[in-house]
Amino acid sequence: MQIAAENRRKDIHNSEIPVVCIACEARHGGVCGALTPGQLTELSRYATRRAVEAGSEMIGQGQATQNHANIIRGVVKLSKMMSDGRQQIVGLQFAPDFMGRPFTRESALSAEAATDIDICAFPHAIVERLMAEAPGLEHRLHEQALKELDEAREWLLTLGRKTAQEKVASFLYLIATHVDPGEDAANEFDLPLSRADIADYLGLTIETVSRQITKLRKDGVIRIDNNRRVFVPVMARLMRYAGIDA
Amino acid sequence: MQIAAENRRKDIHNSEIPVVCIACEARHGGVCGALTPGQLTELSRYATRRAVEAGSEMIGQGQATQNHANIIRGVVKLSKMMSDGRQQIVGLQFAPDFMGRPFTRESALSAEAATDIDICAFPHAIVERLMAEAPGLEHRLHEQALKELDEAREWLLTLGRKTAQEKVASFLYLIATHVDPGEDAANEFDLPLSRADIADYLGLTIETVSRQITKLRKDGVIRIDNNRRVFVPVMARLMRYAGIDA
DNA sequence: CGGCCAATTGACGGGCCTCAATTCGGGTGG
DNA sequence: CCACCCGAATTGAGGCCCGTCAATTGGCCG
Repeated sequence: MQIAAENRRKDIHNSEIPVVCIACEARHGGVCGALTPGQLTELSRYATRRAVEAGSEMIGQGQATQNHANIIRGVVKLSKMMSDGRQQIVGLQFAPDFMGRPFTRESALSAEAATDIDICAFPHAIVERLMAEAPGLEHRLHEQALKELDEAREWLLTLGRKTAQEKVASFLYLIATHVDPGEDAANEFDLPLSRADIADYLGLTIETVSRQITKLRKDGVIRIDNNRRVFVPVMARLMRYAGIDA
Repeated sequence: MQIAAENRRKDIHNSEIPVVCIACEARHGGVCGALTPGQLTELSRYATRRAVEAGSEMIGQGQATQNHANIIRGVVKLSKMMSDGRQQIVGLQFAPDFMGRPFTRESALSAEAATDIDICAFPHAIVERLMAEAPGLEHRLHEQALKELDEAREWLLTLGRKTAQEKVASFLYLIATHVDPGEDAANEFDLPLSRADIADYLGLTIETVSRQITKLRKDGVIRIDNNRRVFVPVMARLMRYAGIDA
């Protein structure tokens, strides 16, 4: 809190802040907000911006990770696969989330760009060094881990106990609340995932997802343009379909 | 790592370590291992040991938490409930796990003793103060959060993509690997959960759980005495039934 | 031995999966 | 500008796994 305020002050005469970081949202909601201008400069020296196009795998399951990264734009899906090919998406990450597991160099998950994305990547070593220097950085990462844990547990309830209809409505509600980091829940948004991805996230098949979306349309809960753009006239109604109480 | 080694040395002439803590396992695998003898003394001043019997609710969903606690003995189940009564267990905690969410005073979960348990409870304030003093403490909590996140994600795969048979086998394997903190996977153990709890953990009904257990028995994968004690002749076979590769 | 709750077993129905055909949408080349 | 193509999405028919409801068995304690 105090650190954020300090950064805001510095913005007024921000000659100290690295150029690439000035307009970066990761400095506010993201982990970089825990760093002093000096540390930010140090980090930016080793950081590389990169664009990744939708569908390309960034890290494979069981593969050694090269670096950590901040998501600047877009959505990343984290998934696990069984040896026979069955797949489950176990997490979605939105800007400005931090990607990559602290203290571990091997990923138990695969990470794939769900949409076109921009990331800001940096080597493990620098992150770990900064973590030792700035306790606020570990705190920030700790908080993100707790947030992801909450989301994972919420999703356990969805996968374990909800019907297909409720699952799909829950998914739409989740996207509505996450696409725009500022707002509560957007009434209009683009789906960042294909039907196949949605199915993998919900533990359903493509066909079931499609049928339930059709039903939501026919019930007037949502409207859809071009298979991607979704309108939600009354958010409370979607929530009721999702099994979420007011 | 170094801290653990330091504590081990101190054990040789451990007059500084609080009496209640000397035999406590939380000092090794648990969070107390991150504290110096002095900090441990400080913590123990406010800590209270308590026994809780199986089935009693410790914290309700949406309720304000009074304190944090270490689990000394037994198993605690964390669950979420929907307004219509559907329930899902979203996590199990074994000794010497830390219970209670850092930085938040309100619980989004309910915690219930699955077995008779012993806990060592301490008020929020003291934990937060020690966290500010000892960065190692937050690091320890961070690591536990990451461990729980891994487990939650593993379980998402189980709930989303596995069959009832695989789910039950996965549950038995999970228990086998967690009851005894030291070993890899115990070949013989008591189930800490009732069939109803197992069903709530797996997103199934009691009847389906029962049928699948029966099938595992008939297939010779497990043997059961008194509905609670489980024997696993060949662990690899259980794993195969669980959809886990070698 | 008898009562009580937990667990098992059985019969049946429904929700979601499987397999297959059709439609839609977006991009390309004529 | 339209015809064509190809993958994505939708729609349909049928079957199976697991949920539901009900009856029975088993274990534990008085």
